[in-house]
Amino acid sequence: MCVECKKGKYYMTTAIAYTSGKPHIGNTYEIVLADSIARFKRQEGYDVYFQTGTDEHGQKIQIKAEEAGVTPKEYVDNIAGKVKDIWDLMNSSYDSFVRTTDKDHEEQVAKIFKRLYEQGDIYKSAYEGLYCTPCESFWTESQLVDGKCPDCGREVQPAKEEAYFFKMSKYADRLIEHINTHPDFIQPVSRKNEMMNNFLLPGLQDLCVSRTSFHWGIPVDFDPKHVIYVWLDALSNYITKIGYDAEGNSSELFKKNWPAELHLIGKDIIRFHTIYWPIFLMALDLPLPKQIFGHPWLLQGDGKMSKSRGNVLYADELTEVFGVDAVRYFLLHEMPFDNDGVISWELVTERRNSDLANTLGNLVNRTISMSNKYFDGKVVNTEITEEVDEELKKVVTSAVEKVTAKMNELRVADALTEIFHLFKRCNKYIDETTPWVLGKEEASKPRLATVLYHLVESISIGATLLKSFMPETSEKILKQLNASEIPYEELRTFGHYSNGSKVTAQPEILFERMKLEDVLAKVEEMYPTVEEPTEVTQEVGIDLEPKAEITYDDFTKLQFQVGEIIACEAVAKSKKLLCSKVRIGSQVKQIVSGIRKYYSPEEMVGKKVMVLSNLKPAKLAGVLSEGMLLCAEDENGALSLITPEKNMPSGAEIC
RNA sequence: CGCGGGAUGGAGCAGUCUGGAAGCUCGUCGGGCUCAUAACCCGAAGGUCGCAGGUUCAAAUCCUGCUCCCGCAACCA
Repeated sequence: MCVECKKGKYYMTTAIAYTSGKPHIGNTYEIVLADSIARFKRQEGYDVYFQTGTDEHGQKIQIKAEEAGVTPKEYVDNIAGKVKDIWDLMNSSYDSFVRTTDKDHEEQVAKIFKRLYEQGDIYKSAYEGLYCTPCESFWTESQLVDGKCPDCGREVQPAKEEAYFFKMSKYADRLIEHINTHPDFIQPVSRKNEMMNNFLLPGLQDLCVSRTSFHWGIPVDFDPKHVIYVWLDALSNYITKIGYDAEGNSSELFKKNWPAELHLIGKDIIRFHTIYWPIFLMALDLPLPKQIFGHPWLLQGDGKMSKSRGNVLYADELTEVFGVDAVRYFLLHEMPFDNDGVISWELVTERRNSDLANTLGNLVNRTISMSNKYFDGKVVNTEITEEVDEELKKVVTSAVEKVTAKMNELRVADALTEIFHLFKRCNKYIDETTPWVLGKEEASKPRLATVLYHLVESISIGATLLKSFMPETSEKILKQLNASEIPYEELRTFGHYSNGSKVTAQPEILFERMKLEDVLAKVEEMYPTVEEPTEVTQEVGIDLEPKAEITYDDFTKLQFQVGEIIACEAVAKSKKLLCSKVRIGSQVKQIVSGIRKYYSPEEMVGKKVMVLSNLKPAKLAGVLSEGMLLCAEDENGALSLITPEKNMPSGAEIC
């Protein structure tokens, strides 16, 4: 690409993925979306710098690591590796992968914190609340239940915990002004009002930016019992990793790239990116990013077919079945602009067959086949044109404009649709010109040559446009046609294909048609969990991960009794909980259980059930629960209460 | 009254901000064609735009109320 037609720099980022678990297909969507934008901008001639990465601090990770019996660092190293593997698998062309445990990032965040503290934006105060000592938790007045700890029901005492706060309110007016004068700042626009009405206009609260209750984080260097709390740490990655220095020695990379042109994020974290992040930047006296785009979510299908196979789809499993570019295509095409999208094995199969195998793959295949059949692969423009050619050319040469317009609005799905409109037009052109008829007569062969030249040229332009979205496929098509990628600036003209070049003698099928049943069979293989028995065949049991052996003493610590449910009602604040009054001998206990999906309150009453009666009481959704109703759970999570097989008095011991 | 999103032909969606002849892709059915991956091209059927009110000459679109779904949060003792 020519150097002089560069259009300037383009710094874009994705949100950094939280390393609490392996990213599923919904998380993967963002990187693919970002990648297609980055690639397209590069193709247009922008000097793109594309950063992604992982967010690796916080209490949740500390806990997960403890559960897994590893250090937090070991835990995040593992997950960050998986994130990177999937990003690479999806062919993401990021320039930089930041981890918030990177040393340079950690050092800068500590410096930023210190600077903001020294200039008075961060102040030490106390988190005031009501403290429950056994639970080690703070509660607000409104969270209390009957004036007691909502977790354990015990007394709470007023207490303070030291914490650092950021003075959000100081910058709020400036931010409101900025948002109002920069209509593109928050995209899609519908989110703007949400932010304004819910947070900015009612008045911003100061943000707590440190914690002392856990330690897996960046310590505050002048007060090391505090760690810097999530957002100041995570958001800063956008500047730290490109070389920002809070003491004024920022790198050339930073000076060149900041402010970012685009932060691409999920719609759930818009608030942090459009309010806290800009305010942090104002405090650091840095310019604000040009645009923050909150994309919608990709949701699983209704689970009709995959309930028993686990509900979560992962990129590596999808690509194994469909191939990387087909998955990229689906994600990019199916995801609407400001609504959530749906993914399922059926939908991907359908899309892949109709668009990739039929429209695109078949087009390439039939074009190459005809070139071989009639001209031994040689593609020559004899310039014998007809009226019909004009419309084809018009569609093909105007495509780049349309695609670019859509991409400028970040309407990636629509951009792809434009490209496929081009391919569909080619298929139609074949029907209009009927090459197989032209091929019968020697006299019409020259015309046929031009028809095929037009097709090869059109497909080359289409394939070049496809490059950002399906890089491998684009390359394969061009290679089979023996065409070279056309520079972006020349995509609006026709006739780049080198006259007399030969297409490949043996076209490779780009996308084999797939039968849904074959796909589902593969899925079945991948998820060895057995389907629910289709008929009354022999029942297939469930194998559990064995737990550690316990002693008889351990067992006797558990007090199991028969309880009779004498009353039951739904817990108002919850969708899953039922609250039952259970008579156990002479006493009545209140027990909350997450079984509302499987039992109605009415049918509960009168049942004799198995109760773990010496469990420490706890609050669920604000309701006290003094024990546990025991259930069997199948592989779908369906529950069945355990009841005595013969009638037994309530309170009877189960031993 | 936790936060937010959705309801448009069989499926997935656009259109809703800025009212003015209901659109796209897939599927189905009929036809055409045979270069090609049972593909491609043409045509057709199929929707009271969740329900009920209201505003308007005109409502999928604006207003009010309701129902049902979904995600997040909380929690599934």
